[in-house]
Formats: sequence, structure tokens, C-alpha cells
Amino acid sequence: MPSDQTRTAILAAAERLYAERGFSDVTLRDIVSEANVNLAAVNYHFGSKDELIAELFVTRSLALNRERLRRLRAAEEQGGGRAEIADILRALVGPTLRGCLGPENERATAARFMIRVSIESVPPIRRIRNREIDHLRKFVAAMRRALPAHRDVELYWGLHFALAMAQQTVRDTERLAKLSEGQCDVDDVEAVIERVVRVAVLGLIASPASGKTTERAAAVSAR
Amino acid sequence: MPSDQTRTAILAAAERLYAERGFSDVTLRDIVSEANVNLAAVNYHFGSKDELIAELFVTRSLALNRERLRRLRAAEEQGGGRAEIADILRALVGPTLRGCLGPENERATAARFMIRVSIESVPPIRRIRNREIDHLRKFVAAMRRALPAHRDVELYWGLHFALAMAQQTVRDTERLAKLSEGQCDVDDVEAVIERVVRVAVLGLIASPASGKTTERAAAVSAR
DNA sequence: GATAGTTTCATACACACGTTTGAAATGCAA
DNA sequence: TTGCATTTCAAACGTGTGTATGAAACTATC
Repeated sequence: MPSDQTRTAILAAAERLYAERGFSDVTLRDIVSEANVNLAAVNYHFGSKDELIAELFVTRSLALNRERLRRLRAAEEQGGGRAEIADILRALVGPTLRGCLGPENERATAARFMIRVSIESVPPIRRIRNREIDHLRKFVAAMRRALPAHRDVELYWGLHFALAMAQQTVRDTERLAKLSEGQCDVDDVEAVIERVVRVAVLGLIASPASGKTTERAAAVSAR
Repeated sequence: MPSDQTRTAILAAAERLYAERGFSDVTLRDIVSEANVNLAAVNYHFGSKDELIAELFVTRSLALNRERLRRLRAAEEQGGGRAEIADILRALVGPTLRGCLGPENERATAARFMIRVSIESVPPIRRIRNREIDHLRKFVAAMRRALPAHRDVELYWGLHFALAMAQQTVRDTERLAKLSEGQCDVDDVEAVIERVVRVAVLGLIASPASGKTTERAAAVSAR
């Protein structure tokens, strides 16, 4: 029975450091020092540095996608098979933001790591990352049901922008804080989520390709 | 009189490679090979790898900021000192997108390099990057004049989201293309700019903090 | 408690990196 | 041409990296 104590310690330390400093700036020696294990332990338990990164990515990617889908299904179930567009986007960006922002910095590591992944393209990740497309397609399908009058292009752009705002908020919290001199409260995660969702929905609803844009946008913005 | 032929070749090659593959994946040997110069030339002309990056960044950063400000001033002049919010955001995201997207890949290098800069935080850049805050503050000031009823926080978020959508579009063109199976046309740069500006403006106008959100959002989306 | 399998450890290897060196080549003024 | 400064070049240096090795320590089964 292998005691995966060392394994776990390595994974935790690696994720923490990668999230903080990025892949290229973290060496195996940094990781083993942080995890208080021997240098050779990484290669013994994971085979190589790349496989360690890949394992981290697969684990977190699956968890994030599962959480997103869980919330999407819940929203669709509640609406009898058709979820509101706002709820769909909330299911998409919520898990990412919740994991990255907020005062409690412990759980932030996982999602911050995923953001790193979306930035730096280390070889082992690029292969796995194509699966994300399929995952996102499920959200496009849900959006299609929510906004049947919209052309697909508009939905793609809407999803793209929603993710853009969420990820950039995580990535560049520092700049936003400096620019606003702390006025933009990133600790209130739910408020940030609503903000992202609101703008994304507005952009979708008011899309020039769909009819009745005026009333729809007005209805949303009046909430 | 120093013939800066080598210098220029190094700068061009470095920018091209950094834009393509990021800083950490490009070695000096890659650069000098691409530029067809000797390995020692980099240290002779620039002192170190970091100083080469810094020089690239300073040059491009100044150029981008200058272009942005030029367009902002033009918009303000045309409006008699007060520019429309859409024109302000256009002046902000336009130069970035124009430099990065579009079919002609030659000029794309410069802006794509700047995007890399905004992603990877190599030490020499982090120092210089604080100046960007001051630059962005000028746009906040212009936005304040355009939307005097808005609280500053809303303006910060609006600017943040506009930049987010622009930068993510540049950064993740590939994912958007794959997801939409080529339906999202990123080659029509001006259309992309309008798309980003429109969504950002909608988010600002319909901001819950300002009065009369409904009519404003309706007016914009009806255009 | 002996033994086989698993895990840890100190150490070393091979390599790629940024940088340095000193000589050769080049350009330019007198 | 001569003399001097600038620029190029091949080669090497030192360092930090991921990985490999083989012995030691540990664990569990009989």
C-alpha cells in the first residue's frame, strides 16, 4: 500500500508555486523544497516534470468542468430544460472566479493555477486543452436554447467575452486595484460574478443580429 | 558612426520570436540564429537579455500609448473637449486590436509582443509597467467627463472589461476560431473593435449605479 | 525477525542557458 | 598606409536545470 503522502505534498506545493509564479519560473528544486521532500521524489512519483504538470492540469480541469456543468444542469433543470442566459453564463464564469478571488487565499490556488494554464502553453498542456472546446460547446448549446433567435456567431462572441472578463479579472487583479486605488472590491466575489454576467448578458441581448434588441436590453438593464 | 544593422536585426528577430512563443521559451541562441548574427552580439549591443527585453518593451509601450492618446485627443477635440464614451473606448482598444489581428501578419508582431508582456511578468518589465497605470488614468478622466453621473468604480470596471475583451481576443484567437469553427471572423479587425466597444459601452451605460439606466441602454442597443 | 517490495535520500550526470573573453575583422580619420 | 576605435566572431565559462543512479531506510508479509 503506497503512502501517497509525498505525492500529495508535491502536488500541493507544485500547484501553489505554479499558481503564484508561473510554470517557467518554478523549478523542481523549488517544489521539493516547498513540499519538504527529496528532489528525486518528483521523478519517482510522476516520471517527469511535464507529467507532474499534466496530472495537475487534468485533475483541476476535470473538477472545474464538472462544477460548471453541475451548475448548468441545475439551472436547466430548474427552468424545465431551458436555462436563462444569465444563469448559463453564471455557471460558466462563477466557478473560475469563486476559486480565484476572495479573501480566503487557500482555495484560490486551484483556479489560479488554471488561469496560468490558460496563459502559458507548456507542451503537455496544449494536447489536453483541446478537450476544453468540447466542454464549451455544451454551453453554446445551452445558450442556443436560451436565445433561439440569435445567430451562433453572436453566442460564440458572447461566451468568449464572458470568459475574457472573468479571466482577465483574475489575472490582472493587481492592475485593477492599483488603477482604482482599491475602490474596486475584488473580495466580494459574488458581486464580481454578477458584474461579469450582467455585462456579458447585455452584450448578447442587445446583439444587433437579433430582433427586439431594444426591449430586451432595457428589460435586463432595468433589473 | 555605429552601423546599427545588427542591433536592428536583433530587435526585430527578438520581437518576432517573443511574440510567437513567449519570453521564457525563446533563448538568446534562438534570437541570434533568427537574426543571423553572432551570439555575443546581444550582450555587446544591449548588455543583457533583460535589457534587450526592456528596450523592446519601452519602445512598443511608448508607441502604443502615444497612438491611444492621439486618438483620444482627436475624439475629445471633435467633441469640443468631451468625447463620447464609445470613442474613448475605441481609442483605448483600437490600437491594440488593429496591431494584433487582421490578415497582414507583419505589423501584428508589435502588438502581439505587448500582449505577451501583459501576460508574462519578467523582472525588467514589471518595473516599467507601473507607468501604464498613469496612462490608463487619462482614459478614466476622459470617461469621467463623458459619464459625469457615474461613480468612479463603474468607470474602472468598464475600462477593465474593455481591455479584458480586447486582450483576450488577441490572446485566444485560436480557441475562439476552433470553438466557432471559423464562424467568428477575426480578420475583420474593425468589426471586432466595434463589437468590443459596443459591449463595453452597454455595460457602462446600463450600470446600476447611474440613473436612467433603462433608457440609456435602450438608446444604445437600438442603434 | 527475515525477506521482498516500496520509498527516500544524497549525489552525480548531461545539457542548455546567459554571459564573458580575447583575438580577428572591419571602418574610418589622418 | 598607419593607427585607433568599433564591431564581429568562435570558443569557453559558470550556473542552474531536469533527470538518473545506487545505496539506505522503511513497510508489510510470511
